[in-house]
Amino acid sequence: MSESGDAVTDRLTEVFDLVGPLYRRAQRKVELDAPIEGLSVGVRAVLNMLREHGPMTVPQMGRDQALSRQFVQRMTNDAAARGLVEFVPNPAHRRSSLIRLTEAGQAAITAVFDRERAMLRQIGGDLTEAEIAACLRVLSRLLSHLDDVDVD
Amino acid sequence: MSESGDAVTDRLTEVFDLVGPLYRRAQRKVELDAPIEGLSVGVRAVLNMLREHGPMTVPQMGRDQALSRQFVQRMTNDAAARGLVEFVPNPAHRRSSLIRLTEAGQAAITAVFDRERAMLRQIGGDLTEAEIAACLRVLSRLLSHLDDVDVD
DNA sequence: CGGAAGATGACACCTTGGTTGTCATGAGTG
DNA sequence: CACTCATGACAACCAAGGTGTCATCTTCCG
Repeated sequence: MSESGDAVTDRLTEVFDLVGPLYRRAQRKVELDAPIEGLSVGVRAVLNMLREHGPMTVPQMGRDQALSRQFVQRMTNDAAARGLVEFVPNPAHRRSSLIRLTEAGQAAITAVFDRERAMLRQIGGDLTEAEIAACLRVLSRLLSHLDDVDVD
Repeated sequence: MSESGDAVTDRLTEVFDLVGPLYRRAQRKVELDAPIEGLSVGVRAVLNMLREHGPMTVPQMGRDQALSRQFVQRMTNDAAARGLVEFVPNPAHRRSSLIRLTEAGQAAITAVFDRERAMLRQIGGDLTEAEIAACLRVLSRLLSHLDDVDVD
């Protein structure tokens, strides 16, 4: 499979090169819409993690998103200061409390999420589920193999 | 296709959410290796564009990578100061010269590229060309639909 | 041909995503 | 009990990337 391996490698570099522009444009899009709720990109990321995983601790979130613990901490504190999340006692660790969405936080992230979802629905158009599944598989693979580069 | 449309949308948000971590980890990886050649992420991006598209102008590169003209300009000047690129007269615009890789620039970006390629080859493993093609299609689609958010 | 509108480059400033380092405290463990 | 490790707070720092302004050069249209 050395030839097909090379072809695959070539295509993979293309994928790689698409991620940068995509990330920047997406971020710009997010922060273009976000002012409505007043969420920074970082806060949005925290709220979104809590939305899908339920309450979790700061270090957990950092690992999950490949972000430094300290950065997540700041964003979390920021979100807490705005009343979007609250600290609830963690049965497993007294010191490290669980972070949970408040009503306001839930509302804010839901609004953002729905807006983004509407946009994606338009884009989705003629893409098939199979294609997207393949895409997910490829990206996950890339991600997991870059994991060894860890932070904090 | 309203149900499948929704499912597609759901999966698309997953794709969306993978891009962030991927970008960060990739960037960390790049700047972990880059010191060898002394390239910043921005300079690397410029050299890479020149490597695949051949000589081009600064504004062209900015549009291509969804980066502001000014940022690309700075990176280009930086690269020129290090002797990695040179300005050649542009037949089409007297003022806006074409940027071209020098020998040194060619060597540097090739070294980086080969190193990254070797890494991707390992990762590629059991991914099929079809999967990667699908992935490319999905990402391109996302990218092109975010294009309306322009900069500068 | 002439002048207005647009594209390019230079320069300076700024925002902010994200990391690193240090320290104190609390938690798990031999 | 002592030791190590994880967490949180605080501060400093870095770099990616954008914005704003101005002068010069193109282009295009009357």
